[in-house]
Amino acid sequence: MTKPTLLLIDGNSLAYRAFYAMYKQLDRMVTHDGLHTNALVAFNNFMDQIVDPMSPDYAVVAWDADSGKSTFRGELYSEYKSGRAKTPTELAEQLPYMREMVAFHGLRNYEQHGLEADDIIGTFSREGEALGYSVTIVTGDRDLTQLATDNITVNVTKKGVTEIERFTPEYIAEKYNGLTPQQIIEMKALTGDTSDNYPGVTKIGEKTALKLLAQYQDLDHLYANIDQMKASKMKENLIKDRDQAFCSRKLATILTDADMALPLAEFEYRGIDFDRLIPFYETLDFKQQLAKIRALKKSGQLGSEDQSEVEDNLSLTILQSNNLHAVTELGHQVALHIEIAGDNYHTDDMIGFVIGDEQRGYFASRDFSLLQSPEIKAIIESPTVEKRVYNVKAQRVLFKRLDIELRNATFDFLLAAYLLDTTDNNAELATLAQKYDIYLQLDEDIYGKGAKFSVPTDEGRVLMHIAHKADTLNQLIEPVMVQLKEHEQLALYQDIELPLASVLADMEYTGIRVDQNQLQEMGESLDAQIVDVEKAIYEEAGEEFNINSPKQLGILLFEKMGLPVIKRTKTGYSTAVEVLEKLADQAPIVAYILQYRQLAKLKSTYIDGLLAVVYRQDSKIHTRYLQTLTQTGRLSSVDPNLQNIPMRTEAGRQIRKAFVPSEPNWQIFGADYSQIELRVLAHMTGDKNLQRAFLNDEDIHSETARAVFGLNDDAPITSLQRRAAKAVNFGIVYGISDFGLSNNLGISRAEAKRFIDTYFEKFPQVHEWMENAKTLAHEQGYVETLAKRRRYLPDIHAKNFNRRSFAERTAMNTPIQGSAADIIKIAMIKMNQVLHEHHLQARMLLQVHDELIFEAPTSEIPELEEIVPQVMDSAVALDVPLKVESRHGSNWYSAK
DNA sequence: CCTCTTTCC
DNA sequence: CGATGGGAAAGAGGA
Repeated sequence: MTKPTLLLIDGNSLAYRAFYAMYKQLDRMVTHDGLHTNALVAFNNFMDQIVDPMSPDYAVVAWDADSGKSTFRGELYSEYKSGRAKTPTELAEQLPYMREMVAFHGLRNYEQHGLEADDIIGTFSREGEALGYSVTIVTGDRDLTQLATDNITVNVTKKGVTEIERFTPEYIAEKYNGLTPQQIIEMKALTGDTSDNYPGVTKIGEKTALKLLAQYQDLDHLYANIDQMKASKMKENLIKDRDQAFCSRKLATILTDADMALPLAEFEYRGIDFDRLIPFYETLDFKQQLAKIRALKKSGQLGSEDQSEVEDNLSLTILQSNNLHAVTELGHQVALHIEIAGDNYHTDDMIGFVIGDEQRGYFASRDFSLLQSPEIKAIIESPTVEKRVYNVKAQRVLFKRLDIELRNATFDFLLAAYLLDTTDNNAELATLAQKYDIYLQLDEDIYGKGAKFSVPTDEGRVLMHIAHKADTLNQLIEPVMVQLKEHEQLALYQDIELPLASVLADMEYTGIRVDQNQLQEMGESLDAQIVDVEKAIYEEAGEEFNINSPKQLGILLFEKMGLPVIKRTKTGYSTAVEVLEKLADQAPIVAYILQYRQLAKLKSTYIDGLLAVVYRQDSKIHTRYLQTLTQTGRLSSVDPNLQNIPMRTEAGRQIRKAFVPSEPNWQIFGADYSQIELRVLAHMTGDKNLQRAFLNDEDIHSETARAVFGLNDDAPITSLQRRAAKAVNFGIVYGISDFGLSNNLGISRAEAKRFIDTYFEKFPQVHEWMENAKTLAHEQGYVETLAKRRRYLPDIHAKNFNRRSFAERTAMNTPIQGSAADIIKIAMIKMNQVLHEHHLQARMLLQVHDELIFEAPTSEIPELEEIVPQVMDSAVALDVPLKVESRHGSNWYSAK
């Protein structure tokens, strides 16, 4: 029979710890009513992680009844705890809620006039020990370690409130040179306590005190034998401060025999009271906690008495996996999900799958051979049964891996959520579903994360988890579709993003072949060059150092070599290219460093990086396009990023030679939009001058140069003027500032401002549109693209100039960049259809924002040169033409 | 995990 | 007064 357990918590001390543990978040953690919650959140974590799992038999949270003044210590020593800073108001306002929290977690609060929390704990701990309990004390104050015995453990919080140091008598002896818990008091008497403001003995700190106590055990023996102590400054101090020491000892002694108003028996631990805790969490805006509770309830992990409190008490029907017939009974709308172990659906293991609907239940299994049964396969491949999924692109690839084609997926919660609000993108289902008041457990709660990821041995738990996911999808479709309709985004969703997801899945699954030998050879050549440059750098530097470390490099260049500091970063000197280029003529090492940087980048990111992700079975790279990440509607590409393969420098561009067709006698074919963003700008602004330039197929940078520099139609344009005009055009698209442009062109701000003013004079509707974009963002809180893609800009209202300015530039740039993204997405969907209709073998492989890359039989190249630009420039009808250029060759290098 | 740097459109 | 161009991914170093 185990001993009953008693938990004693030092409320005041933990409240302080909690407050300062989350002090940085103070301003962010405020409820809708303006109550700070940082300490409450930390305190609740403590309850969650320490108290609830411990589930003691008795528990008390002790609080100071009033300041130390009214206790015996205040009477004994008038300065006791004086000079202590007042409790910050932000903490004080949280204390009453903390007591409620304690109560709702099933613990009793206790305070008593004339006693500090320490004394309450001291007395109860002895009382508990006498009753044969196993006592656990939790505090942030080391003084309480004096209470430790074989039956009383004192836990002192380390950093935060959930990490703890356990003080047992053995641990104290080990840590403090053989000290007993009782001697902690003697130590405090000698050293004093600055926070409680009592003195101890002059010049005696922990080390000296430990030495003295090892010799004399306590104050009484010390002073009894002080005459034999050989003369020293310390001895003088001990004699001088004798009264102080004894007084401090009384102050440091925690009462263990105070008269308590209530006996321990009154403090039975009652467990969490969900009826009161849930509304309490609601008033505190504890969304995560509420989500957790609901998830636990749903998965039936709380006791049955708790279950009744669940408003949406859901019991999922899990169909037996040996009953395939049940699947055929499912309706014409089913939720479908394959669960995988990780992010990379091309390579990661599949954990289980589920298919089902709300009426008939969910068929979940870990046996993937069942998916090959005609019953299930027919549903997935059916063009009439509607499938509801989370991340249709991933699901489509997963089914492809199983040789099954996912058809007619009409609802993708991930895509829909992204269109509704780009800011909470790419989150997992559980997180996104919370917005709709649907709560399920995070994957992390089931599988753990990082190195600890593992599939639970309890198969039922896994199947229940994935069944909940499917059920969530069935519940979400209605409210989500309503919102899309309200946003007028049904067309964007149904005609662009949803079909695009399948196109992307096919591109990713097809992959692009890379010539590994070629990469290998380039790598060896790079290595040789790197070694040479390294040598040159060390020679110039006169020492060896880590060139890859901006910190070490900065010290060398700007301290040891004394080069002028051009720019600083938050943490030190900037060594970025633009800085090094300005320094290049001052020391030969600088040029070497620039060269080293380029070579090192090519080697690590592009040679080693790409080789590491070549899929062994087919010698191809299968990137993943993130369709729900960017704030503008562009795609991004990961594992690896195939949207930043070098192009600008010849050495880097060589990398593209390793991207080759996957079939003999095929070629790489590429097509890109020419100046799509400026054309979109001309269309959206309606600016007649800008539109005319494109309608006449003029060189846009030259036209801008004419406008900005006031040149005649036939006047010659210098390359410098054209370069400046190009920078202006870029600046316009990005939301220009005279500062940015002056930096970019190395001209004065005044001059840059003249360029911009002149530009806006010549293209007045561009100016008008820019101003209007900012106004719109201000009034409605968001901006839109041509296809009604939406981006919210909360910072447009910011008081902070920087944040507001960013939001304003974003308001101007997002409609342009985002509309260009809309256009190429539409083109990609049409492209897939057209390639199919023309019975071409050509395959679309990559998208790089304004460019599409294909592989095709050489014989199809002439037809592609016709079809591809035609499909791309007719993707949408703008007031200006879209222009497409194409190239082809035996690899990506020669197709550009 | 964050900072710095480089790569792309 | 003074901040000051849009959107991304990845590797290396260092806390």
